[in-house]
Amino acid sequence: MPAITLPDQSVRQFDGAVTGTTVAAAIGPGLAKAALAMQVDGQLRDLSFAIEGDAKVRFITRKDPEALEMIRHDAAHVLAEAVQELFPGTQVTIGPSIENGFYYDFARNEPFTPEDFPKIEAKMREIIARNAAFVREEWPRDQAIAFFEEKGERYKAELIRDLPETEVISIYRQGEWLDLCRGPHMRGTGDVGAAFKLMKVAGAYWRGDHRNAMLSRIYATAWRDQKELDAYLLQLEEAEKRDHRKIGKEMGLFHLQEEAAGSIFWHPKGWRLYTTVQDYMRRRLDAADYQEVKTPQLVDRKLWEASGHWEKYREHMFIATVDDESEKDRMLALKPMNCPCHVQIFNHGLRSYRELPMRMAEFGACHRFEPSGALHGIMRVRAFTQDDAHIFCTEDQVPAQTAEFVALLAAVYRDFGFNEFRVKFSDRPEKRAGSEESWDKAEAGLKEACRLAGVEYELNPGEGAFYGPKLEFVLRDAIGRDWQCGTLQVDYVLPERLDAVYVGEDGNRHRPVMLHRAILGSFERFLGILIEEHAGRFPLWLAPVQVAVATIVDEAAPFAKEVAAAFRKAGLSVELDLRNEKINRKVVDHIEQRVPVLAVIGRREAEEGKVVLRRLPGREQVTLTLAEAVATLAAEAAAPDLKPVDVAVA
RNA sequence: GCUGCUGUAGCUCAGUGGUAGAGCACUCCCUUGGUAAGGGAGAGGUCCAGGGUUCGAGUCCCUGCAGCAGCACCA
Repeated sequence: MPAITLPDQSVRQFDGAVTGTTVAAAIGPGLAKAALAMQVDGQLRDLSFAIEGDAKVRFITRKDPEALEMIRHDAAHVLAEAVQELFPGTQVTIGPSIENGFYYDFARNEPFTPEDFPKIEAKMREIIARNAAFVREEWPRDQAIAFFEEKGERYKAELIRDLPETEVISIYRQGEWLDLCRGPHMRGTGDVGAAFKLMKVAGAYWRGDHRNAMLSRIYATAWRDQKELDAYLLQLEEAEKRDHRKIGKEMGLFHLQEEAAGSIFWHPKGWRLYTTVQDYMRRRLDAADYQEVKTPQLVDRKLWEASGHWEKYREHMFIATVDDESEKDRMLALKPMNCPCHVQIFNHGLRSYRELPMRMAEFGACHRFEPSGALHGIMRVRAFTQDDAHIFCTEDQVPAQTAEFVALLAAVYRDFGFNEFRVKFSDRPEKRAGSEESWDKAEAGLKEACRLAGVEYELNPGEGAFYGPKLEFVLRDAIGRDWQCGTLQVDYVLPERLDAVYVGEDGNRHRPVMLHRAILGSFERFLGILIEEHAGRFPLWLAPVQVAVATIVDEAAPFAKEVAAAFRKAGLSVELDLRNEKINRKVVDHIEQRVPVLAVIGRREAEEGKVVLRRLPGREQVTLTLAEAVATLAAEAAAPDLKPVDVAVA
């Protein structure tokens, strides 16, 4: 006699076991029609699931968040059926729903191409129109394995074999077709609807392991209705316009070319942006009691052997030799990290506990040989500069130093317009240096530090640095990709390997702990994200060209030059536009170039010594004297850390 | 690195095995104008590189390099 409690706390009694379909029908015809699935005591179930005893039941309709995931999962099954119908001999593997859609990995000798999409989509619509019911069956394990093997579905058989013995093997049928699946599913293929679209093909390793075969993956998106789909596609288009590679080209910020794959040619405007950010960071670090240093680019192999990089990291290092007989045995490496060099400075002379925590900062240019497929614009490159620093401190100082660092990072991110970021906690990786005890200590210390700093993080198991666990501060780009920017790593290993010591209060020698930390991560990556975040329309203090001074007539040129010079003297970045073009044209061009302020000088302004300021891409304008214009813009262009603090006026 | 796609003027891109194209940008000329593209002329090419097929290759084939998407990698 199950008593079913509904979300509104009403209770319904039934005789014997009932399915969701029955319960929904008992509640009303509207719900019977709308219900796609249900949640029984918090577990998502098919409507056909038999409820044996008392339970809390909530029905899932198309409006519920769970529905979107089910639409996508069901669409994946439909895709798989369509592909197997069209391309016999293709093996199915897995097809989960993901953010914004789903994918399905197929094993097929010939990979799919986008030209196959219309055909596959048409077949999918056919299957959806058939509206075959999803029917769940439970099979004995051996029978399931034998069935799929007999069908030549090696991958499915392998999946079942690897399921734990206790796991129920469930099969979902949709008409003639069936698939191994945990479920649950909606009522039938018709519930998928029409708002889906195949997006791209890609290779993907079986089980995500590069030693395995490469499968052919089809990515697709699916939504509740056409309106949602259209909105998503529009959003993708908009995101593409923010791509830093595109904007970098349009604004003339930088370029890349194959003779220096993975290294950036910064053009004047891009470099202006870079140095603005660097100057800001330098002031921030100075204020936070860091000391800036500069260490060598090329360092002898001996140091990398001592630090452990030669053993753990060599494949990613650029090695340099000299074509000279007397130097033939010398092997140098371009530094992939700054830490060993910073320890050399720490070790130069005997340190006292009084000097700790010592914060050693460097805008360190590093080179890493990244796999060719990993390179991405300026976000993943082979030559980059970190806003790196190492905090040498005692074990006791770790929590406070961590808290201080997180506060500094958050303040910096805020100044750049990032109010939200994610934090990941990465613990010991397989390939690591140092004892288990030191890892235990480092991980516990970092967790404690997070608790103290009030940092909420997600666990990221096995992804730590080889010398210590790390916090990763993650920002998202325009296309929705996540990038690690800031980081904080606790390291007991390197001080040990490179024999860093300080003299403690007790007069004995002690081992310092090193905190590796970066706020931006690399300038290159951070600038890429910054470009995408602002779509190239930077706040005034960051804009590479802050003001364009444009003339209406040639006669205005002498005064326009004066105006430009006055702006420049006030520290603004100015472009003087004296071209033989109409003002209309100049307005358009500077909007395209994403210049934030246009100063227009016509005959009238030249005579009166005034300036018309227009905020691009807006249309409003104000007329100011030159002195007012300079004062206004100079104040507004001050970096956030240099702006006078607002004082409440009585 | 792996799978697939792409590589033509500074940029965005057409181009059917038979004389290398357009728009924008650039240079010059006309025009001196009042806030979202004024008009005309000109110049500009290692069709990514190397090999092959062919009477003939930007076009077809192979190899390499680079870029793009995804996967793997990411101290």
